Amino acid sequence: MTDSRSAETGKRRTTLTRERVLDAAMELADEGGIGSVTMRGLGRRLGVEAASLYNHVCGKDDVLEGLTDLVTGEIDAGVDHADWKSAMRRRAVRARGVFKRHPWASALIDSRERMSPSALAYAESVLGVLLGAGFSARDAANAFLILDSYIYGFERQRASLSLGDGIDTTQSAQEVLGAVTPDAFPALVQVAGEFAELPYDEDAVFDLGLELILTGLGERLVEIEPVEHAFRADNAPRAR
Amino acid sequence: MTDSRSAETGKRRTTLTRERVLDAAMELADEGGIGSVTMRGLGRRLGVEAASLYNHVCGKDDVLEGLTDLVTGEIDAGVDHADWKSAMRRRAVRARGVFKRHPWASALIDSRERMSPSALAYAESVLGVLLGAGFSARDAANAFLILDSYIYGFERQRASLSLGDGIDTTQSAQEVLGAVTPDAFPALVQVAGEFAELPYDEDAVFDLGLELILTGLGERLVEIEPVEHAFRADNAPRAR
DNA sequence: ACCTGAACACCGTTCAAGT
DNA sequence: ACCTGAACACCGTTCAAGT
Repeated sequence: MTDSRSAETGKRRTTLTRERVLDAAMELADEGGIGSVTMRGLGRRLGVEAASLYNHVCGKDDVLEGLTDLVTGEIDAGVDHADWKSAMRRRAVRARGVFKRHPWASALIDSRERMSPSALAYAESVLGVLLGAGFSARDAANAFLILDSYIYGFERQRASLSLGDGIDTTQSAQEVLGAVTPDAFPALVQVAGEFAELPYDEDAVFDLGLELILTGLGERLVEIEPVEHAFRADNAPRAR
Repeated sequence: MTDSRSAETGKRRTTLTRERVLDAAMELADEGGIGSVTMRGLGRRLGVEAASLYNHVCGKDDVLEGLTDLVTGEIDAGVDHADWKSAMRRRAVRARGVFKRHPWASALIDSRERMSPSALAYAESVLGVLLGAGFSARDAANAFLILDSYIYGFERQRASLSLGDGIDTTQSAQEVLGAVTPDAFPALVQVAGEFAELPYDEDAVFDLGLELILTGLGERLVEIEPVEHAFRADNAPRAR
């Protein structure tokens, strides 16, 4: 009652905060893509002039950094001490969940040059699992890089091909069939013909590729480690 | 001599052309990143008003599309009919060469939503090789998607971690060591400590991951195909 | 047919001025 | 301490006017 008339706008009930700015940025990104988070748009949504944001945030780059941080935090959440393969699987699933909720996230993460604070925490928990499973420092780093290349790369590929998420793949296949001169693109026509009938299961393909990599990394591990390590590797943390 | 004084500016010797606009865009991107290709900057480089570009190009999006086309054309060049694994390896090498010449390329390709003309040609040649090697339409599409997720994803990961290309990885590792509180990040410290001494060979890691995937895809192929197909599919031995 | 000049609707960021 | 108003240097794009 004593407060300024906040019922009118529905915003500005309290003073601005870095957190409130980032929340608004998240909403804008979820609604209209990363391109629609602008300082001016952010101000508009918060009922404030764009210039005012600079009291709580260092600039647009800081907003994007904060957004990256929030989103990689969502992926990192909840690391358990299961065997490394299922820990990596769980991580992949969580990442894909985040990309479903925030379709702009993978492009933003990929575009950042320096590691954000929560990216460090993320690396720590992944490397911790791998080292605990018996990977050498070098093999752990390799496995991390190879897995993430695939996990994040798959999402970008999916976005480029406008696959999945309620998109009718049989229809996209038919579009390709229509757009292309058949004798110049025989292989493309054959593949598109296949998918015009039976839809494409992107989740199954993702899992297939993930298992290929996990299996390959696992074989490399038993090649190198002595037997009792290889046995322990799947189940238990070793004392560090 | 009868021409307008072109010696003065060094530009504008001939009338503008879509091709000349795209060449200029390529130069701008190579020099200052994709962010520095703007319509106004393009006009400045070509000695022309930004508005004039609209006589040869449909807008900025068309410029970016043209750039994507040029660059995926470079990757696609020269498909041979070797066995599928070495064809895929060669493709990966060519892609990485392009990313070295044009560091902005992978992000641009990933950001495009619809397939450009040369992306269709690219898909045709890849799928052609895989089908020719005995892959079913479905398995060919899967292999294509999985491989490209890894190939392009690796490049984005490399860029995010500012790995390779003359960057001293032992130094970056030491930076990490300095920036982090050791007992909060034990795994990170252990791994960074390793790489502070022996540098990180990004090419070797890329090849490792690529071989994991190729091997996995190949095993899947022999599982399904009859023996004589499996033999044709790859001239490498199947015994493991 | 091609190019220019000027305009429009947007950006991010700075800074003196208000409260 | 926080916010505003106005300004600056940029964007992409349109369009009448020039040649």
